[in-house]
Amino acid sequence: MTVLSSSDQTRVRLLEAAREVFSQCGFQGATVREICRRADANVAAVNYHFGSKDGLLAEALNFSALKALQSANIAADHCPEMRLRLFIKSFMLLLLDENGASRQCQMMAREMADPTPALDKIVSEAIAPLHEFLAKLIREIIGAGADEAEVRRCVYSLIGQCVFYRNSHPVLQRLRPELRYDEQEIEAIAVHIADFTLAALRIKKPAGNVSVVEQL
Amino acid sequence: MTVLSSSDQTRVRLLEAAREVFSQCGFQGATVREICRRADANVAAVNYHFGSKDGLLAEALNFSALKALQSANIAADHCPEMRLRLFIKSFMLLLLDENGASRQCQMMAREMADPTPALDKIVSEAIAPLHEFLAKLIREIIGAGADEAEVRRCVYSLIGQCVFYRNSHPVLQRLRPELRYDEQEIEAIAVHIADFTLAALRIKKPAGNVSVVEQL
DNA sequence: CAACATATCAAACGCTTGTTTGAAAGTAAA
DNA sequence: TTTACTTTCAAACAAGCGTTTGATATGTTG
Repeated sequence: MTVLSSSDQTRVRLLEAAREVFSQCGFQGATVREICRRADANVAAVNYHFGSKDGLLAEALNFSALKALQSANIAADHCPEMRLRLFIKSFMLLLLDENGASRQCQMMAREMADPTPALDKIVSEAIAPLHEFLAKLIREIIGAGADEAEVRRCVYSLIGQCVFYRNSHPVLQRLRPELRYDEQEIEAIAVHIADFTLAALRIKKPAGNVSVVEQL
Repeated sequence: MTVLSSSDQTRVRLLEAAREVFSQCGFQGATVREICRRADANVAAVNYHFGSKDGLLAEALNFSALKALQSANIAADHCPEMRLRLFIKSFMLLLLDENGASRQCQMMAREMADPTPALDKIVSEAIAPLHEFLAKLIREIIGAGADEAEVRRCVYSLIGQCVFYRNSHPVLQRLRPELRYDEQEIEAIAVHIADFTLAALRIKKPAGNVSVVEQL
């Protein structure tokens, strides 16, 4: 068992607080003072431990949850359609879980709209692999002969549907104040996106015909 | 012919510059000084003419283009499916046109991610009507008996696909540096989203069966 | 213990932000 | 021209930002 030194304790508290504030307010909106307040640390602590606000963001970013999701999905012994369903379900849980054990995806979703100094790292280390993973999965569904641009746009259609619920949360909250992202709601959303996407992908298959079995 | 007084000239220059900067940088990122610089006006001009930065945003917002799009669509003498195609095409033009005669939609797209004091107005005057318009159109396509929650999620799927290209532009630019939103690209995107969405909607029809004719 | 490196802290720094001020310039009617 | 009102402007203001500083604790090592 490794023991945390006093400085390490402050570090992890800062990182945790940073993920909280960054995911809620975005990089611009978040202030070093607010992060330090939640971490019960002095204002100077951020620059002492991470050099700068940028450095804190870079270290706060962590794509392990997203990568684990993909690894588990590849390892799963299911047909491509079912693997797409599983991906969407777990991806939406990462994006919408309000208890937020994993705020990393929410931070990423924020970065997408407002570029920050860390966007390059996010794109190359997390988003690009994610897109490739989905492109491969979609290609398994619609057939290997599919046009590259078409596959890419299908990936965009899928991701667009998913991140919409996170990016437009302030809007949706105003449209339907009773909205809560509990487990049932997230499940229902995931099922809808999966049904919607699979139906759209089905007619992209080269043959273009739909078996009755697949529709059930 | 109405003549603009000197003060009116400054007003319109400020509004134009504000739409430019707000749509590019967001409300938080935009600075009064930058807006005034582009409008060739003094820093104090914003507060003199609009009271505050918030007031400038409120007056800069203008939903006429979005409303005109919906009116024209309702008036068009086409089947629901074709009207959906037309909507997507013109909506994507509003969202992606880089020459940006109409930056209003781009401003709205920005507000969705980062709530500002003006979001309530945007939601009630522009977004809510847009969602209702789309819900009605989708109901015409999949049949009146459709579940309300299901229709709503279809609307989200459609809008999510559309705004993705705008909200994630910084990311897509890094993934594919050669990307340009010229007229051909926008047309191709619109066709994809329409095909994708109509295919997904088709299996939501009560009967659940797909005629061969519709697939062509 | 003494000596050293590490970590914390209150305070301040330099800068940018939105906003205000009071004087100057412009405009229009009497 | 005089008067009254509107619009512009340079300058400053107060507040918030990320960051730095130098002193003070804290912990570790010889």
